[in-house]
Amino acid sequence: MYEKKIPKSFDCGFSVLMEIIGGKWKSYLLYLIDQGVRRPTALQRAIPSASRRVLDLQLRELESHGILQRKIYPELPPKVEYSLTPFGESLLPVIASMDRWGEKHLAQFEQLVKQKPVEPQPHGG
Amino acid sequence: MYEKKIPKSFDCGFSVLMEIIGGKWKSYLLYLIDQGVRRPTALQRAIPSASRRVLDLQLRELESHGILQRKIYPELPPKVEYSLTPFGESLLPVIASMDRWGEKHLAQFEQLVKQKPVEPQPHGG
DNA sequence: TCGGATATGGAAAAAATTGTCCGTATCCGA
DNA sequence: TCGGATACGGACAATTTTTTCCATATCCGA
Repeated sequence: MYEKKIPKSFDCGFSVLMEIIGGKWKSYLLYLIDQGVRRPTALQRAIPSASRRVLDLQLRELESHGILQRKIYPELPPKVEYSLTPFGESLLPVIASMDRWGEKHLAQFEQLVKQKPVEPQPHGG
Repeated sequence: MYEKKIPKSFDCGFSVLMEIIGGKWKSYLLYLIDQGVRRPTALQRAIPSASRRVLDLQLRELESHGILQRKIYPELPPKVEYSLTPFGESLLPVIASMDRWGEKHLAQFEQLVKQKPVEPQPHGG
């Protein structure tokens, strides 16, 4: 893994949450796992635009953060299933509320982004 | 500014929210502005560990996303004040709920992170 | 033996974000 | 004129995140 040069400090709750779900695909992974898509390959097929590597890395991070549990079945070919821990499940309402806000304001946001970004104000008349 | 090579798509509400508050200091800036710290220099003094440059950039992004309003006073030396738009204010409850979750689970998270990350499972009989 | 399924890792490139350093401009006071 | 306050921008470096590419291992079936 990549080793950070600047240590992280979690001085507020927000930074803790962002450390946990900040990765590009993490919230989507949690959503899919909650929907029953549990195996790495299935998750990769469900998110084809993400690289296999990052999905693995982010799943492992979620595991190391106590959000997911990883269960290995001693079969061949190997079988692995991820599931949400109770800690992970406590996260779902927060993610849902984030998602709801975004859904609700999506149209407004897209409109704003489409516009010319800045209309200059008169400056020091 | 840096020009993105891969265009972003906002396929879910979550990604919209993350586009808006994903920057390293954005939520903190919103918090401080809501608390009445409105001027760029004051915000920089309030977040000494962030560089002046990034704070400016993120304030401008928040403005271009319709979250903040920037008001220029035609004085010298120049005076600028940021304030939350109604759109920005609608964001506060979401950020607060994110922060609450983090506060609530901070201790548990720190414990998990302190531990050795992985205890290997037996693998294939 | 070869290619498919499974799961995963290392190394390095690419992309994105954040930080550093220097420069602009204006007025005030020493 | 010089340094301070204000606010801001460009160019580039440093850091972090994500992607790409190549590799391992095992069993099954052709």
